[in-house]
Amino acid sequence: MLTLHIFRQEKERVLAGLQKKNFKIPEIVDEIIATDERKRQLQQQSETLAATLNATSKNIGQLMGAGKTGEAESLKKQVAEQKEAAKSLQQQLQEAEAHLHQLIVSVPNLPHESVPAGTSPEDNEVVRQGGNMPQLDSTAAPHWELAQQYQLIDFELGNKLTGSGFPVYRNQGARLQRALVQYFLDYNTQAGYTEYQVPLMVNEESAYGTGQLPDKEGQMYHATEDNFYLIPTSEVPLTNIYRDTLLKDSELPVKMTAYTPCFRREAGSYGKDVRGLNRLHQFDKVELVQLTTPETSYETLEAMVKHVEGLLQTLDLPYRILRLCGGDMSFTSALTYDFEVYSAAQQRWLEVSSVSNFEHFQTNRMKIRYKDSTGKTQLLHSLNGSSLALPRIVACLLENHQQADGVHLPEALWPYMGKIIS
RNA sequence: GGAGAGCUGGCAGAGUGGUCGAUUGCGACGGUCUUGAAAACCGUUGACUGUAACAGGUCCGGGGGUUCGAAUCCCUCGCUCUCCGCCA
Repeated sequence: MLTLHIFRQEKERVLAGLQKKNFKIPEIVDEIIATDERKRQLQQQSETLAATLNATSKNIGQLMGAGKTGEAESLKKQVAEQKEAAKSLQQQLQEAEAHLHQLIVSVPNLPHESVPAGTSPEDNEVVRQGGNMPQLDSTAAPHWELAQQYQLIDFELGNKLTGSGFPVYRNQGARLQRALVQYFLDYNTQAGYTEYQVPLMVNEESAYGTGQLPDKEGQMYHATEDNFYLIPTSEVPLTNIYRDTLLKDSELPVKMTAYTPCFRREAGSYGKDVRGLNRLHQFDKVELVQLTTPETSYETLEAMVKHVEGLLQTLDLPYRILRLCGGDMSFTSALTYDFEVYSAAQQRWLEVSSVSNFEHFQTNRMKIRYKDSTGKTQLLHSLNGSSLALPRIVACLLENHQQADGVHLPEALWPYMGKIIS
């Protein structure tokens, strides 16, 4: 959620940004400014009246204390009339506030100046490419066949236990999951991230804080009895750790990492997108979250990109980094880099990480603030990124590193897993 | 799941209808004293909103109610603690 300040002070920038993001209803900006104007007027009237009432009530108290009951009684009658007006004003004010809030949460974040214009994934900008493309012969198998051949993953069994998109990993398959999680967490904590274990269900307030509610309600599993949501990413609990907190300069930057399963309903997906490990309802992910000062957030974003890139390099996978165009970016992001790895056997790029700067879009809603060196309270910037989502990494490891005698794992995984799956 | 007790400023802890946004202690910050430190003494010390700056408004777990007036009374939800039950 953007700050009102921006609408009032930088209307032109807001309009330009919304256009780049292909936001359909720019009139909303004028409506926000007008509603805010009205809200302020009501607030002023309401508070002036409240001040009078407060003073009168205090007066009554004093008169009662002094034993002047008659005078107190006549004041009471006077106040009773004003109360009606106060109530009505307050109600109007509340309505205006609610309306304003509803308008403002429907406006997406503004894109950073470096975000390319565009409407679809084709308009994303390839920043750079790395790793070596594997030379596979025509008999190369997709990961779902390899998973069956080496008995790593049982999709059918998952269907029996739960439904599609909930695979069962076993033997070397289960071991590989554990190895990857451990390796990723070690890599992150060595870079100064603090490791967390967080709840896999969150309440409404947390889901709202990171922006899953109200927009993406249908994408989360909902435990209605207790009104909890299964997390679609550990970004939700991690970022909410600092909801409603005021940080000191010395506590910054906050760097957190966590492994959790992620749960997504993925309503509307079908076809080759959901084949094998490409898209699941439950999958494992190691996440990074940072909170920084506004001045350093873009440096931090670049550092996070380097960090994730380094991880991909140690896995010896061909990858590319994209800067998402305005139309392909998420509602909450100001600048997003997507990481894709190339699946040789499927001959397609698969997204394995998304690293974003949200600026103050999330922290404004969650009231995550700090005191700067001059003692002034300011909103922090929040950033996050995956490092990494497991299923597609597993898919690409299997496909790209397959050889006649088995799957040869990258050296980084040897301490956790051994050298070969056969 | 059942019964009871609680939730107040960074922390501890008073306050049970009216000059209470809140006594006091600790902590923190500044000062006096000291070569420096400690001790002692003096002072400062919540957030949000609003203003050019004052003023004003809101906040005593969340929400609602009673009242001219609520930290204080009532309802409701959440959380913590104690006991019972169940349990990895």
